[in-house]
Amino acid sequence: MKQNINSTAGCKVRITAIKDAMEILSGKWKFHILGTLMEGGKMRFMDLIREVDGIAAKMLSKELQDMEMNRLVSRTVLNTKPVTVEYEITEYGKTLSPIIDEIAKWGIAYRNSIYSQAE
Amino acid sequence: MKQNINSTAGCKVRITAIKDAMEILSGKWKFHILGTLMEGGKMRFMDLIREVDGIAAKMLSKELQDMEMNRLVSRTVLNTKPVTVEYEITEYGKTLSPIIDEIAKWGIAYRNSIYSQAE
DNA sequence: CAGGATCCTTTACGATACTG
DNA sequence: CAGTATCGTAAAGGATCCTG
Repeated sequence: MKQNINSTAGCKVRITAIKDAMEILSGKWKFHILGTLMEGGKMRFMDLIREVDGIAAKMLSKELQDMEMNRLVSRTVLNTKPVTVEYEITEYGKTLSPIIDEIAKWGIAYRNSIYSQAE
Repeated sequence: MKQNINSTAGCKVRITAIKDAMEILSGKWKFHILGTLMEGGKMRFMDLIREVDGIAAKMLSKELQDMEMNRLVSRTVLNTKPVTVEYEITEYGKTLSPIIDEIAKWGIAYRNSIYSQAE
């Protein structure tokens, strides 16, 4: 295996880390769902459908599975009448909040910069 | 226009901000290119092709145009022999570094968490 | 060198219908 | 309720060739 890690050492680690993170966080809905779960606490599937606005069941299901695999959210099945499933963000998932905060901050500033320079 | 901003006031702003930001930063290469430009300073098209690893010319071209439109990178054409084009991250583009830093940090921690819990 | 044009594959996403 | 299955569209991404 050729691993020319000579030229840009620490840089490669960074780039790889960014790739890793973005792979986990990519997609149209991840941040949206995470943000909702961070505020809503335990939520059921239908709650999320309602809160996340335009998402379809298929997408929500898939994204939740992704994030469950990555231990960002937890899934709990209660054996009630027609079964109840609760989703909740994990402690680990909460470590994403600095990222989300920064993105939100930047997004807000972006809006402002657009309006302030609208000629 | 119906603007039911009553229930979840500041939340909606946040979600919208995140949407805005992610729309601009989505795609497989944006962060990668930005990260490279932040370290490399002025770079030519070919430099980027080499540094950004697996990217194809078409993708690089498209992503750079996107980011130029959003004023994240600048494009300068020097009238040399076969033309030279220099790309550089703008001051505005540099405001993304907190995001990128957080993502990189998280990505690194993610790797560590995987190895430390590999049973 | 810096890219546009073209063609093609793959993935993401979405609407609808159906099941335990 | 909490999904899965199926189908179809659109966008993303990639390989190759071509041009000023």
